[in-house]
This record gives sequence, C-alpha cells and structure tokens, in this order.
Amino acid sequence: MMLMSKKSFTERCYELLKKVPKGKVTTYKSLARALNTKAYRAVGEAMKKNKHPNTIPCYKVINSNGSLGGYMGSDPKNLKKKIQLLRAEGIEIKNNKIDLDKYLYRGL
DNA sequence: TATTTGACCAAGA
DNA sequence: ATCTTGGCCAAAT
Repeated sequence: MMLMSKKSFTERCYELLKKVPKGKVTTYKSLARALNTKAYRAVGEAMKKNKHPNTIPCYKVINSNGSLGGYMGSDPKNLKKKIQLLRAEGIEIKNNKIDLDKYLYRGL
C-alpha cells in the first residue's frame, strides 16, 4: 500500500474545493489563502489538470474580481458549460460576473 | 538543478 | 472600463 504519501498542493486544493457548499463559489485566491500561500496561479494550474470533473467541482472556482476564469482549458467554448453548471445551483451571472458578496463561500 | 509556464492578482497609465 | 507590468509559486520540462 501507499505509505507516507504526502498530499500534493494540487490534491489539497481539491480537498478544499469539495467543502464549498451547493449554491456557493470560491476563488483561486481564496483557496490559496486557505492553504496559507500566495500561489493563486498554482491553484489555477491545479484546476486545469483536474481529470475528474464529476468528483471535483472545479466550475465553482472563479476569479477574485467575480469574473469567471476558465474551464477545461482556456477555451471560451467550455465556459458556457461552467456557466450552466453554476446557474444550475442557483448562482446568478450578470455580465459574465458573479456577485461575490452574495455567493462567495467564506467558510474555508 | 535551472528554466519555463500558466483556468491568477493588484496596482498603474 | 481596458490594457500593461511586475509579482506570485507549484509543476512540468
């Protein structure tokens, strides 16, 4: 079995992300902060590498200014999917932006 | 080991 | 509001 395996930064991002409740979102910055680092960019990298969209809801991770960020690469085509998934949880998106005061999860 | 690469951020112009 | 610039840091090369 796996002994002494430490969790990578990437895995820790995923763990945190799973704590975000339905109807809420988080940001790359928030995740980094919850991990006591300033590696906002590295968080983005982690999400990009996500190969399990079904178990890891990376569509809930957006930019700290409320704009959407990417989804499954930086292809804008996939962004529609992200928007749909968010709307499916009751999150409003106006002008390609999300109201953080309303939807940001602050319980990490 | 060193360099490069981003689904980012914040402050300026 | 949009664009540029410098900074950030884990992972991949």
